[in-house]
Amino acid sequence: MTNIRDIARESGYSVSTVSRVLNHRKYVSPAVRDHIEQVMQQLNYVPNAVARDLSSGHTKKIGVALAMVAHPYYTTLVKGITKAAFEEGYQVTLLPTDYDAKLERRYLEQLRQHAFDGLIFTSHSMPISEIAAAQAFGPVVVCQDPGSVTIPAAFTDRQASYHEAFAWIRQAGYQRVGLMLPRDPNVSATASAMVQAYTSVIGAAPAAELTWIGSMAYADGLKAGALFAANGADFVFANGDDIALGVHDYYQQNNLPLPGLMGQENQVSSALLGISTIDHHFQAVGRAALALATGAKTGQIKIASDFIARPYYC
Amino acid sequence: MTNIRDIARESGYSVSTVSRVLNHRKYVSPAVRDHIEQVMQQLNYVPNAVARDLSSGHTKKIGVALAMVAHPYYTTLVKGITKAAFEEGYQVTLLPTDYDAKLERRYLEQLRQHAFDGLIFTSHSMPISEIAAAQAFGPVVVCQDPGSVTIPAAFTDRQASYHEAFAWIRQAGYQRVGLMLPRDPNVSATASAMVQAYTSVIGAAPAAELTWIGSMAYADGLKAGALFAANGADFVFANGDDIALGVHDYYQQNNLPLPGLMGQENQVSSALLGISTIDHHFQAVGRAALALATGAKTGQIKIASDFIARPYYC
DNA sequence: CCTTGACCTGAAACGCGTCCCACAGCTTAC
DNA sequence: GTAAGCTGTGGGACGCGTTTCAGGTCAAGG
Repeated sequence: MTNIRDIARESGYSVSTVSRVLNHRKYVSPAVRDHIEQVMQQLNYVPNAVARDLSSGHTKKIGVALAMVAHPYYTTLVKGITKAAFEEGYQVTLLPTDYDAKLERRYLEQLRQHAFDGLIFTSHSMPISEIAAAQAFGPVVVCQDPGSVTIPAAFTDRQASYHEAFAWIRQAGYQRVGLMLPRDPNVSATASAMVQAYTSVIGAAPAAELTWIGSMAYADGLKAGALFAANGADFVFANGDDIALGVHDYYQQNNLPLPGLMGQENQVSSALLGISTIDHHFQAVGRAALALATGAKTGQIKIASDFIARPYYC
Repeated sequence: MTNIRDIARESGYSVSTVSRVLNHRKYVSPAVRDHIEQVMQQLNYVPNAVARDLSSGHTKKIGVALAMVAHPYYTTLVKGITKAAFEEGYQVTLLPTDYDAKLERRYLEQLRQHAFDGLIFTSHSMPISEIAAAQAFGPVVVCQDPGSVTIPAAFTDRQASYHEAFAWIRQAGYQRVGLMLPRDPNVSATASAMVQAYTSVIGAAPAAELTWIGSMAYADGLKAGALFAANGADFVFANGDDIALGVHDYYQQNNLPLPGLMGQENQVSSALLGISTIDHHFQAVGRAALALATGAKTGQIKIASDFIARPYYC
């Protein structure tokens, strides 16, 4: 491998001058520049990226910790992060966690070792306080509401849109509203926001027999459909459009009269079913997270969700 | 930032000894090891990852060039790559290309600069010959059949399963078989493999009015449904389960008698519709691609697709 | 008693750019 | 005329580990 010193020696100029040519800086006479460039070409020289990183003190890489690599929620987030990163000259390194706190800590340690310029947790199993403490190692960003903990965060503000959604459901006259939650509301901020909005708008806590916990994908909707049908739900508010589609398909496959439906995430499926949904703008969350990770922005960035009302025809 | 020399000075030992402690190597007396470890703790020392990379000559990072970050095909591939990378101690850096050859070249250049230890093209817009030439810069892997070009490649061997699929269709007695192709068969290996198998098994080239080109997602199936319905298709073989679902939904939404259906990629949707599909094992392709990129394996790795026959009830 | 070799430790080169500082030559300004 | 300032170049320290090689100690084998 030929290096910058080889070029210096071969061209008869100093390393500093070669470096100036390399970085297109002033204070190099055109003749010298040409000559050095020629030598670089001849010797087939390319600067070493790692040496540059070491010398310049940054890697222009952002680590993104992901519980699941291929889940639509994460991929949308990653898409936003990656696009923004590209525009800012950063690259994204995928760090699979599989919800394992041990791995999360390992990545934090890597941040400390300057393997990345910043670290984004799209989800986290470690206590948030511990993550906050790790800010001493470098920029750490979470993608959930950190509550009172002081840490850069980018997340969706779901309150307003959930309220709108339930107000819509109420106004439409539905009486037995089924709820599909991703995880236990004691653990998941998303789930608890849904329950809160329900309680606040409907005026009572959701009934247990109309609440399904642990829905991630289409198949869960299909399973939950049985529960809702058995308990006489006249409406189902799912935590994802594809999940709502699953519910829809359960009723349809069993030739049951369809309940009202509402999804989330504004995917194709809701548009096609013609059901209302909520766009959480995950891509925008990703972009915001990146801006926080690079230090372009600071503090907490809330992205407002949008309730998208659609007439239900099916 | 405290570095290895600080530890050496502070502990009263040499840099070499500290390095030995750091890397858990032999030939350090327990007492010295303890002492140095204590000093490291006191000074809050962590080795610099970039310096290590520079010194050791590798980054343990594999670049993955992606045309689309959030598309199911790519995310499945990335999942396989990422899992395998994790097991081998490598990390994955996402490189968005958006089908832009200029960007692809830029990533190749970064490989040359030793920014990654290897580069995987999940798709490519550059001519394959040019990519093959770039092997001089380091391990480059493609995820498509490279034909006669000599380059490490991991891809699915679709021939056998496509033949099985068409044989199944034929045996079932379908007469007017619609075909949905991702891209023009003159450009896309996938599309041309489908057409070839069709022609070979059915005994004639697919009819133009029963061929849809350019299907990527559910919505395309929905659109294509109109074409097939208008032209009296009694079967549709789509290039994706979700796409097949789109076709299904078109017919259903228009209260038309459903045609036979077959998808690809073995997603939930085909299982739920109960239609046959083909599993291309993209995750396995990803794993294989990683093994090629790290140099653990060489040559070309074909992953056989599996035809999964299911009775069609709907 | 001498050789062999495992065990400890250190000096210094190496991987490779970047950047600050110094200095020479030349021009513009007062 | 001379101080001030810009241009063009070079020297060398710096960022930070890893690794080779040399040298010394000490115990086992012959």
